[in-house]
Amino acid sequence: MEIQGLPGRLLDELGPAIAAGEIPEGAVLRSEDLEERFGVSRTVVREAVRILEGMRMVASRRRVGITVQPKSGWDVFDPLVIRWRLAGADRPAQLRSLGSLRVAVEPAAAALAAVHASDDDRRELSALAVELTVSARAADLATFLRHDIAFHATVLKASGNEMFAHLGDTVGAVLTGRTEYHLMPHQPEPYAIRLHREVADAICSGDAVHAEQAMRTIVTGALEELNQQLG
Amino acid sequence: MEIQGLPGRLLDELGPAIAAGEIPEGAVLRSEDLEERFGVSRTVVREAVRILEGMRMVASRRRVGITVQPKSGWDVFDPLVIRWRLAGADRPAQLRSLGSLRVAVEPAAAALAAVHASDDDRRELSALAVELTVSARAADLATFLRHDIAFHATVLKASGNEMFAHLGDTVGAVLTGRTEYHLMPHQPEPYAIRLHREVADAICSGDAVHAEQAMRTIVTGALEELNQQLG
DNA sequence: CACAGTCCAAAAGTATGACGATTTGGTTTC
DNA sequence: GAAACCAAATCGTCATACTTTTGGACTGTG
Repeated sequence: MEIQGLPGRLLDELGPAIAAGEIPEGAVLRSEDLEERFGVSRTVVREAVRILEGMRMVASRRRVGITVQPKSGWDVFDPLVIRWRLAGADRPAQLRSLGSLRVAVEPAAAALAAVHASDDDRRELSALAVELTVSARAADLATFLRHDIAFHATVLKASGNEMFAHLGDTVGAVLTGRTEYHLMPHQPEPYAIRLHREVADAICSGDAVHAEQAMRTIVTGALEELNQQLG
Repeated sequence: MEIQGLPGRLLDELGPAIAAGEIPEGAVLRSEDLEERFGVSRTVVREAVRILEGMRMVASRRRVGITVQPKSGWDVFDPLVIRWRLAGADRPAQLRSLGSLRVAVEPAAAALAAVHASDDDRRELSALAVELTVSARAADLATFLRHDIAFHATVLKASGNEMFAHLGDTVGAVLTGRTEYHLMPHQPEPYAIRLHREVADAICSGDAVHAEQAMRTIVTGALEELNQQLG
């Protein structure tokens, strides 16, 4: 997942700093400064900058330097950008954006999954729904989170749409971020758990309408809760 | 939009070739070969490869080389990846994926736009709906396409959700690709045009339910038509 | 024959010096 | 005051040398 080597280390410094606004839009960096500041060679700086450029977070111009681009141009779907924004000052906005995206995508994915899921997918969903119930009842938030992430990722994958499938990690990041955010709220609501079972059952029995509906209830509920938390 | 310089040129060669499967999954490239083949220096090859690595299309390992990663890992939301796939053998699959994504996202965006759109957004939507009607009636497919793209991009932007907004270009690519694909079908259907006006009107009057519904009709219609075309 | 440990060479990773290209901003000139 | 010009700054590219990792061959042993 990570970019490796020295350029990766540079990215881990620059990316979050830019995402958090510590290095603000319009700021100009110079390669040579970066070389000194991080004690690496031009090669390394250039490659790291190239990657940031690929994410449209910076642009490099002769005689000018490396300028931080406006947020509106960033590749907001890039997993690294999402992670960096979730880690910094943009966290609330990022969670809101992702919440809306979930509301749009996950019900559709559930409906598709009811039609396209493989037998393995269906089995896994059933199993996860059960484990979800167990860990919720045991108030074991850590494993609950793990299963919750797996559940949603599996639905997205089972939809058969590669683009939906790729949102699995992103949704995972949201759930993790959310859990950290309201600092482990107590026990997951029994109603939400029941809805997850409903989704699993509906997908297993090929009931697209019901799967979509139940999933929509889950994600809109999550979004409302989020908006409440964030004020 | 483009990556510039020699690395950009390299990308324009390698990216499409990988996306089209000409360089298949698992294939191994060596930096030195690429240097010779394209007549560029190490620096340039490395930076281009770094960018591809950022898109998760290749992975570079010591003593092994640069290996093409399985498609399932690619950053399928990266605009360049989308463009490359649309240009090559993956075009049908890519259009289908994007079609489903549109069905999920655009109705939600329309609903949000009805609530959050600025006055400017609403004005622009009205204007675009009119121009859409005009160019459709004149059977001017080129300008129709332009306005259609602008219309959908504006709705996405007006939703106030940055992630939705960023799908504007992507949707534009779909519409362009679709138009090229069935080779300019004849005249756009009057019913679809009317739906666009309905979306605009609903957003202008703040009617989220109606906006969502009309938009859903548009995109599901487009998806069905697409599936019909692709068999 | 099977297995484990050792060693080597191949390839990417990093560093560095030199030069080229381009943009900017000031300076000169008319 | 405006236009043309020049010079400095900075990225872009190249060539080269050195470092690090690691896959696989080789070797020896049980």
